[in-house]
Amino acid sequence: MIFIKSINDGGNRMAKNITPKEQDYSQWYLDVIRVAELADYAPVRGCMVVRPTGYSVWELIQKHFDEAFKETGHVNASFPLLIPKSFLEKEAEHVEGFAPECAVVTHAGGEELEEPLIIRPTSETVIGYMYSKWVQSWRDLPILINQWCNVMRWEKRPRLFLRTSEFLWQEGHTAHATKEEAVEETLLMLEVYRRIMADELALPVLPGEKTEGERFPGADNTYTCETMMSDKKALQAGTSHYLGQNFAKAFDIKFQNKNGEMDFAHTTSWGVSMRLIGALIMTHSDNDGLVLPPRVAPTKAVIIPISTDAAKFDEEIVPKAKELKTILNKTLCGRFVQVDTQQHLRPGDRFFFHLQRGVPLRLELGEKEFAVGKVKVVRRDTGEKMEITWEELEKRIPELLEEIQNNLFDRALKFRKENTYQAADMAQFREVLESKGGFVEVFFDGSKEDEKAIKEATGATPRCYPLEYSEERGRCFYTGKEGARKAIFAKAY
RNA sequence: CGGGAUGUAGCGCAGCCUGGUUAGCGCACCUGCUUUGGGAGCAGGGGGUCGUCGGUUCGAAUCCGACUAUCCCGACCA
Repeated sequence: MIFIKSINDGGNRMAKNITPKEQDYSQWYLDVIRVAELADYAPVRGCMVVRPTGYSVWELIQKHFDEAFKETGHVNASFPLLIPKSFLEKEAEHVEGFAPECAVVTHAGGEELEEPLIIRPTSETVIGYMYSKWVQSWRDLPILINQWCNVMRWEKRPRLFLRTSEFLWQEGHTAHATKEEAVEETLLMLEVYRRIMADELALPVLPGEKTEGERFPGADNTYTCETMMSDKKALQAGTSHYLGQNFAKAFDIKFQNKNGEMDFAHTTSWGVSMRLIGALIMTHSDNDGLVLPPRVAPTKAVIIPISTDAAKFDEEIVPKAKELKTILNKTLCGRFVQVDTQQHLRPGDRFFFHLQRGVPLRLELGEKEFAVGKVKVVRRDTGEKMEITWEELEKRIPELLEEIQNNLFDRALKFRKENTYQAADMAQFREVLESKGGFVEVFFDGSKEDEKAIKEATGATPRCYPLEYSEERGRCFYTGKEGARKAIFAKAY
């Protein structure tokens, strides 16, 4: 008789508290969030509670972006949660875009308010109002401000991390003297996003320009970082907008230029949100639970002391584990290594516990290893096991974390490439989408109405005109017009 | 907001059709013992106003209505 090991788990049993991806992707996503204790539902529809583990991931994400914002000359500030309703109405497209999803405060202090207040869905308007007070001369520009805050958009169909009514994000708002400078800022921040997502979150994103139909309400141009989830659907991971003079005109942000003439400022805004946590989950995780890239993992390695002998456990193995933890934490510059001393749980229970929570490395320190001065190290991403001496740990652990980080990125990039196809006309386009899914590269020169028609016919939307193809031109797959730019279409979250 | 489904212990479910003692099961949890290298075994135990409100009835988890929440498919979005 031949025993065949399960194909996808190296012979190990699969988690029984998680629905396999292949069976029900949405349920799998929710199961991962539940078992990894990232978030929970709040009593108010569409709102979520971010649990400590999820929030720790968010803090690391924040840290990476915040540093990059500061490196590029931005400073943080805080603007109010409540915005006068009239502010939102000053920019025609903006109000049209956001009005349907705004929550409005009508009563306060036991009385009806004279003017209803909007709970910010985004802060272009209040910030524009403030900028108009702060800007008189070209010398006052540029203004480069970011804020980390919560916003509220009353969503019809909420989904944890991806689309909740309240979410945490970051919104950068800048004002510049010239269009060139503002466009440069828009693209600079897009590149910052791409870099952080790639280097820190191991998300291979496709930076590009949004089509007219996908543009931010009130923007002249919107840029995006699009990324592919492991179900081949696209997720917009971050956006950067060139707002032209639209908000400057609506809020009277004007200044005297070098020639003594009055001019309106050019503004930008850019944001990434907690949705990135959803992106991390759907890009890297597997049927056993969460998989986190080391650079955004609150716990990068866990040391598991093992012994059947309680005295030995307490007196020899745990102290050694704590010693290794201290050394490694020093090496990793943070509190990234933990010791799991739950002796009442058997080793297997503890392995599984950390496996499900996405800890990148597991270090087993049992009597066997203790005797020879080694630990057994197991990678979360590949399941690979190795033995490392205590002396080598300080060097090898950071290396391994780096390898895992790179492997996750490479794996995701490979997946995206393998699931990206080309189509020359509508027939091919449909055929590819229906038989394969994923991203479809096409030349596209259609209108907003064409985008809508394509969506109705196929469910796919234009994700962006990737910057890397900005020079390429061809025949539009939909209208047949020549000179169309290369775009990516996909079904999206 | 349209279409569909579901709310019974932390999680997953049975019971409902055909109302009737103290509402069950698996996992998780607590105590004890035995265990311990990819989800342990035995024994004992705790935990539920059966989503909410109202109706029908002598009696409702069960029948009826409204509301609410969650999930799936659409339209909308970071």
